[in-house]
Amino acid sequence: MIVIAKNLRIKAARAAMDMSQKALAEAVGVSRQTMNAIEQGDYNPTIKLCRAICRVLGKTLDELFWEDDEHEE
Amino acid sequence: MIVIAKNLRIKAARAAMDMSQKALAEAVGVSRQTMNAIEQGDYNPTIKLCRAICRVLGKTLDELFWEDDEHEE
DNA sequence: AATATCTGTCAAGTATATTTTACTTTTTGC
DNA sequence: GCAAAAAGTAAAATATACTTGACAGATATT
Repeated sequence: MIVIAKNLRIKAARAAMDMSQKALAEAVGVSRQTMNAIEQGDYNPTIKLCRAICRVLGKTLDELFWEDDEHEE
Repeated sequence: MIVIAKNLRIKAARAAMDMSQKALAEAVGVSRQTMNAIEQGDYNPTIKLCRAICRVLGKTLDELFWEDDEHEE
């Protein structure tokens, strides 16, 4: 099951721009399921994908991906 | 060949702590070759690995991994 | 110059991120 | 309440991150 921690910061930033998971996924060049899995904390994206998400949402890596899921494994 | 861009910031932070690639790799729980490849820009690490590197080197994601290699592909 | 450590690189294998298809459940607007 | 869009989830296939082992060139240090 590999729980990491939900990324509510992405969800919030997405809501602030009125974007659906699908819209964000397309803007970022990834499947909708992948975006969903990332928000759900189901697996770790690559830094390249994280950067793309940050760019679209107008946030930095620290704002979206720094230490909220440190109880990994 | 997939060139992304060397990550000289990791190299510098590592030098500042007088750590070899091997030492950093071990501290971070990854192979020496993987650390080398990341510094060489040979592939994109996962965000989990990036966080581990940041923790060991006392830097944030933005400091080490934000936009230096945006000419990807 | 000799030895040791550090770095760059390659090939073959393993682990896991990501895709695609598809189905169910929630949310939202009318 | 109904319909449509949005969100959560799963299995099988593919792409790629990461490992292991091994070797060569570079950089000390003596």
